Amino acid sequence: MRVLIVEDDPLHRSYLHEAVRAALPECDMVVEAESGQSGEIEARKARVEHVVMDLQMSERNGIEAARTIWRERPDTKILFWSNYSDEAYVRGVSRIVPEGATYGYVLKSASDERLKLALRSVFVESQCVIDREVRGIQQKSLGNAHGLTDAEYEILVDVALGLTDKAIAQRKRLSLRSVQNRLQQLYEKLEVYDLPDDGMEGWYNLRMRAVAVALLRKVLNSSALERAERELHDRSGS
Amino acid sequence: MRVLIVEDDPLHRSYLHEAVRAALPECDMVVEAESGQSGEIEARKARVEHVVMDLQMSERNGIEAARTIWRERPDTKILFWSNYSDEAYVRGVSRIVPEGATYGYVLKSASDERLKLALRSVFVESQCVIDREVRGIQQKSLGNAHGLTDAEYEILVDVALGLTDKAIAQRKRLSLRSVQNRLQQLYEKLEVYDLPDDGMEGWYNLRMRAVAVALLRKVLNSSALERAERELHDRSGS
DNA sequence: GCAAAATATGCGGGTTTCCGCAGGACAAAG
DNA sequence: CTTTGTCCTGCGGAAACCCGCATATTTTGC
Repeated sequence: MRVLIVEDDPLHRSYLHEAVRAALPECDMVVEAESGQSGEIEARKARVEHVVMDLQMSERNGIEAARTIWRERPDTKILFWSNYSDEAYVRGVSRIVPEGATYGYVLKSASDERLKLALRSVFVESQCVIDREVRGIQQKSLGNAHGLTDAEYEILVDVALGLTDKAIAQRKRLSLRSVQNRLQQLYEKLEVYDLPDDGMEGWYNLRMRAVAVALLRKVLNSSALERAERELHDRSGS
Repeated sequence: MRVLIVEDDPLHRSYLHEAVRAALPECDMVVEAESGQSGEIEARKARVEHVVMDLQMSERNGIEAARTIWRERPDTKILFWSNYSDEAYVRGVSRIVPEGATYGYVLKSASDERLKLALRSVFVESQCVIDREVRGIQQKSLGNAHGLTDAEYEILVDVALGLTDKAIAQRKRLSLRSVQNRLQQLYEKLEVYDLPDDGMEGWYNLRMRAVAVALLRKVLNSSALERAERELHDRSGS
């Protein structure tokens, strides 16, 4: 078995190396990469089918790397190992996981034991392992108490990029009014409507406030924004 | 000499502990805290005057912790040890450092050597040590090529929180038009004006786009936003 | 297959942004 | 004292946003 570790922090990388060695005695080769970029290259070169991947690396982040790896070999087993459980990351991951692929999502705050268990489960047993806390986020984001639909999320991202209603309508092949409808749903779900106290009305620019709330609640994060920005420029050129 | 380490990642924490022991043989006591919250308490309890502080911790971030520590003992020497050199962090730090205080700013990507040198310089020699890269950000943000004035930055934050022009005017004791003036300056400095190609005009909602650009350029980040949000709620209650 | 619910579109208007133009306040330089 | 530069302010209008109301179109559930 060959395992690829993609992680930019040297400390965490060597810790992972250790953990892989300890949890997977049948593993006869461990490759390390320190960025998403080089991770993709190493994966291609060494033909690994087991990857431990950090999200949020400075160069090219884990989600993008995972997507290209999966595009080339959809049967690759990937264990995501991340600091946070931002809804933006969780959503980003589940957006790219191919049909039937096996993967895992473990937080860095988890114990050694949990990490090793996850390594064995995902790589040997081909079983999906999602950290309890991450699972919670997933549930909440789907079971729509405050959870956003995919459609709503898309609009949110476009708004956050700074596009006008008209531009969004054009990009998404919708009428202007439909876009504004979706926006209103967003405003409700994000509870953007003013402060409860006082006669503070009209204090918020709803469009901007919605994005601010999404950022504060980690529904959006800057890495998701960066991805969207790149995508926007690519598409506008094509 | 007593040293307090405030860092939420266990791996980094023990690495720091090691580095402190190695670099400062005269240090006879090392205290660890795993959040800004507990960092403040430990600092008070152990009366340390030397702190190594991580920025961006989940609970209460390093900047806030540093501020309260400095408020109680302005002669405390603090070495900030951070992953990134976002302008938002740099600005946040220089905003809170008291007159004449000694501090340092080292990136986690720096070598062992650099870290140890910084520890000795700041804690023993009482000399400020700012990482080269961070220094660069500082320069750029002050020497205003694209750098924002403090006034502009304030407006930017308020806009990013989702306040309307009117609300900002009231908060800042300015007329509506003045706020809009400052906004226009922002738009220019952030180069928000549309894509160069095509007849793409009116594609951007300037107000939103400005914030998006600021986020992408790390002039703003979510931690700065959180701080501002808390502040907003505090002030509105008083 | 049909009713109900969700989603998409058009219209119209009130409000907010965005910004050019023009004038005042105040400080620094000539 | 005048000039120049910077900052604040008011006015007015075009464009964009927010959103209630009414009408298709599609999806869903039974």
